[in-house]
Amino acid sequence: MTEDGSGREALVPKAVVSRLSLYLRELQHLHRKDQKTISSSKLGRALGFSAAQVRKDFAYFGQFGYPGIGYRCEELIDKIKRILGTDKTWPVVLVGCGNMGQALLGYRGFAKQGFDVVAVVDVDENVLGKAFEGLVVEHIDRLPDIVKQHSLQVAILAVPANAAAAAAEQILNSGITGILNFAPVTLSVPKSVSLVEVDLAMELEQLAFSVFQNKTQ
Amino acid sequence: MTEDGSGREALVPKAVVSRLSLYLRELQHLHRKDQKTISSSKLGRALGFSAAQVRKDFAYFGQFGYPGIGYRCEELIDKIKRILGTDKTWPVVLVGCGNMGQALLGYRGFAKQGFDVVAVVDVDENVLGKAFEGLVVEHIDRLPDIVKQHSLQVAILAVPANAAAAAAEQILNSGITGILNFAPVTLSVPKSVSLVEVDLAMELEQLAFSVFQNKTQ
DNA sequence: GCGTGTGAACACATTCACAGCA
DNA sequence: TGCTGTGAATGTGTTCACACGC
Repeated sequence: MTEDGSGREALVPKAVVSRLSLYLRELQHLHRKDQKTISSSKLGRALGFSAAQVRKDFAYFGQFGYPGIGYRCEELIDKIKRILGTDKTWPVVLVGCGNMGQALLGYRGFAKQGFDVVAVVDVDENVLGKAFEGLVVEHIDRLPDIVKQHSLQVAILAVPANAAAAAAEQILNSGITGILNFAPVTLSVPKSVSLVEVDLAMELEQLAFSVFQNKTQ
Repeated sequence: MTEDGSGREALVPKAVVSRLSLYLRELQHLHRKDQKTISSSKLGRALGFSAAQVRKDFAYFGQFGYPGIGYRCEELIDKIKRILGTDKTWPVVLVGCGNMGQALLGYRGFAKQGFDVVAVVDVDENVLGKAFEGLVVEHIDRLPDIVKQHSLQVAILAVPANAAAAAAEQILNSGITGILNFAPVTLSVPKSVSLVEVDLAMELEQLAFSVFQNKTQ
């Protein structure tokens, strides 16, 4: 990681960070197939980026490659994980245990990338006290305790739209500093709290537009 | 919609299209609260964009606003829907009826934004023939028939990573022209096919990075 | 006055092209 | 020769600032 001498990280374009996740996914795929090294041009081709883009992206963080050889997969995986902060496991709390929440609980992909759901909260009598994937659903009022107990920083919000604002309020009050929001509403959070939004209907809209546009050239 | 006289749509930046979905969501929210008009500055503030950004975004598609007044919510909703192509309902097929697939089936938000899941396919004996949310799971080999029958253009791919490539292949062969991919693998599709990727683990990585960075200023 | 639409200025991101190293 | 790292050039997206209409 590069420091600029002022004691703070050089700021990294958001676009670079999202590509970092894609590189990581692809590199892990290559590593499983026992590939030792990869060039920027091949990695770029696999993901649909230019070779220059790949090299520039990594250059934000230092010198990762070997001229004439390329990048060593395993080494690069470690470096990207360290940059993203996922070289250590992140404990997370799931807020909302309906349809979407239960599906997320069953999704094994989180664990593989270094995230561990350690608690589930809700307000619905129908799920409170029940166990899903080995976790007993607790009341959302217990959130501050849970956050302290596990030193949590991140919550996944998966409640219906009409419950989202209230749930978000409780999350913010519990000391959480990052929210992954699946509810289709715009949350307003202080600048000190990070927010990533995933709206499934919006993604479909984007796709519809793209299909639509493709059809009319 | 603007035509540039050459018979093809002026091309719209991807960033604009994704904000269009956000505007739509916010405008529908305002409309439900019976608000008739909104200014670019207020709409921008609600979503975290500048007023100029909002106006420029709409300007790509024509003149939507009224000087001194702002934009009429209901009218703007209709126009955005027409641009996105969601003024008519899109029938879609769900490929994969495991954890994630079942959650998506139960998610009511799709219908609200103009998407209707009309068929579900899988390969797993354990779900084939069973009904979820009123839909009987059919074998993926029936995809070409199903696509023809419903004139489908869009598929939602929600299978495990190791099954994704094969399923994608079958989707492409069925005549589908748009895929919403939830599997954490990079799919390669011809240019004529639109692709939107949603990788939940990647979203958490983005959040982790942001939290991480926020903490160290 | 308020608020849109838009050219011009600016900031940011991507690609080019090449020096330098294995 | 093959491939990285990087300044320079290009391209794209965002903000500014103001003319015009209500």
